[in-house]
Amino acid sequence: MDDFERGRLAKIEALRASGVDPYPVRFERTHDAAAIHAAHAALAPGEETSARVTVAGRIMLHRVHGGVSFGTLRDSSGDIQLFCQRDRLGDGYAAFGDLDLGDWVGAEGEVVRTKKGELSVRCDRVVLLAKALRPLPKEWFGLKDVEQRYRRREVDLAVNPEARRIAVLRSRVVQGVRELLASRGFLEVETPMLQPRPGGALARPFVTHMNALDLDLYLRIAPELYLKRLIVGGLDRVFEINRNFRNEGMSVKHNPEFTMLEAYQAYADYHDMMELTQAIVQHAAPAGEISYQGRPVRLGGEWRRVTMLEAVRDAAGVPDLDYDWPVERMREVCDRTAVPYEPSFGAGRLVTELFEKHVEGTLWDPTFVLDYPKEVSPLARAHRSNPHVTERFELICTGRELANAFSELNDPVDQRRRFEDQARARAAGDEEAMVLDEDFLTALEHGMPPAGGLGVGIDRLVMLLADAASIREVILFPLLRPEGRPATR
RNA sequence: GCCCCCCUAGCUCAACGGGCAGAGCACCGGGCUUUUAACCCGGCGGACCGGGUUCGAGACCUGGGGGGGGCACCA
Repeated sequence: MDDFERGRLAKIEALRASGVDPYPVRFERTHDAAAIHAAHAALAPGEETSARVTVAGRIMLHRVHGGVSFGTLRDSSGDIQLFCQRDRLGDGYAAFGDLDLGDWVGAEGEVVRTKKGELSVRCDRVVLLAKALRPLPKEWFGLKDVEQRYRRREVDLAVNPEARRIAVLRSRVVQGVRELLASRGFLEVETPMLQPRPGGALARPFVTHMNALDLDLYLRIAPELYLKRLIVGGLDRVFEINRNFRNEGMSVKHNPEFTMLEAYQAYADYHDMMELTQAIVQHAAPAGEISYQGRPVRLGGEWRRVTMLEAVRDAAGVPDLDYDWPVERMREVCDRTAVPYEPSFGAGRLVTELFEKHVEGTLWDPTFVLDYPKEVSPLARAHRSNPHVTERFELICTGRELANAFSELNDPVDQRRRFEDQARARAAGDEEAMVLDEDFLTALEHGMPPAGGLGVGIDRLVMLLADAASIREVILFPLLRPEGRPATR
């Protein structure tokens, strides 16, 4: 404990000695700051009212003079000034002067506008609601240290308007997504986070252990397989917005736990999913044209559609490139354009690599990239007219994947074959290859109606809409290494 | 996992080619009856942690910790 906290603790003892509870149990308030501003916007400087209000919030600024003092009180709706006079407050006046930045207080009085034009509550009662033991950075300077902003998000939220803006925006975006899906008859469901087999995506899982069953479990990498079992069960429009966990690298666009929307619609295909994706994003977005990192992004209207093959042909300058090319020829294109690959990659995987290296980062306005190769899409239905690819698209925007969707594979025999291909890849050393899920196959064997499925990275969607450069800005508590770990590992 | 960069007071920032580490705000004491980052006077308070080089290290070397960015992997 430092001198600062010792001083605050002494203050608290003094308060208690004088009969003041520094942490009282409840407080009744009648107005928030925004309501007072809305009701008295027209009040002229120097004008008083008889409107009595009770407000509560945190002291953000404190201006203590000899016989009259001011405080800026903040609640979740905004700021309102407290105006205190010695004559009016009596003993309470000294107590007001003794408040510190960060203290929570309640205040009662009449609404007035001061001579200098600030709408205020002229207090005849000020109650300490919770005493702060640590100093709050003065908002003028803010909290800029990025590490502290993430570790101490409560302080970031208290003093940085931008942190509050993003937190509020995120909530509204998620709410918008829910609204759109609910309006179309989708049922929100929850499926297991602890899974005996990690499925539904190509990724490394976190492993944990359950003592009671002496069982290794995996934190889910995707809810996909469970959601499709609900489609099998006849819940024909379902969605889940929840956390996925992937034991992989962190970056400006990757956090080990992240929030995903997955939605499944019976009788639909990936064209329907494109329409749904566009509707969701356009409904959640605050405007048709937004700015991301200084560049405009056109979110309104119909989004561009291009097949992966076309995109790669253009970017690599190989107009006749096709999936039936011999692998050797495909590798030459990779070599020539400096795209690395593994010997195990087939033509489909090589085209995907070319796409990711040459095209993905260049797509700024939202673009649907269609028809992903079978080799990289083990859960997607084969294309109705092209045997090399699946009916799958990704939505790319600002050079990043925002969504991934397909006409779902509902043929249990084909699905089993795809899992077996994955098993071979895993045996060959691909740790991210999918594990065969017998429960899922059994479900498909009961019959799954044709369906479209969609996944949207909610964090990335919020990044885009909030103009945030890093995923950590849109996750309230992003993963950080713990501080002060011992030197031994 | 690899590469580059960063870490000075509670917060925001200085200074110095190695020579007693500064400011504003916060906090404490005093003054002030309409302030807006209130102001005035006085005070308290610090080099991420460890080792080395040096007469002397916050600065140079080295090990560790944490963070940022990039690459790899992925969404």
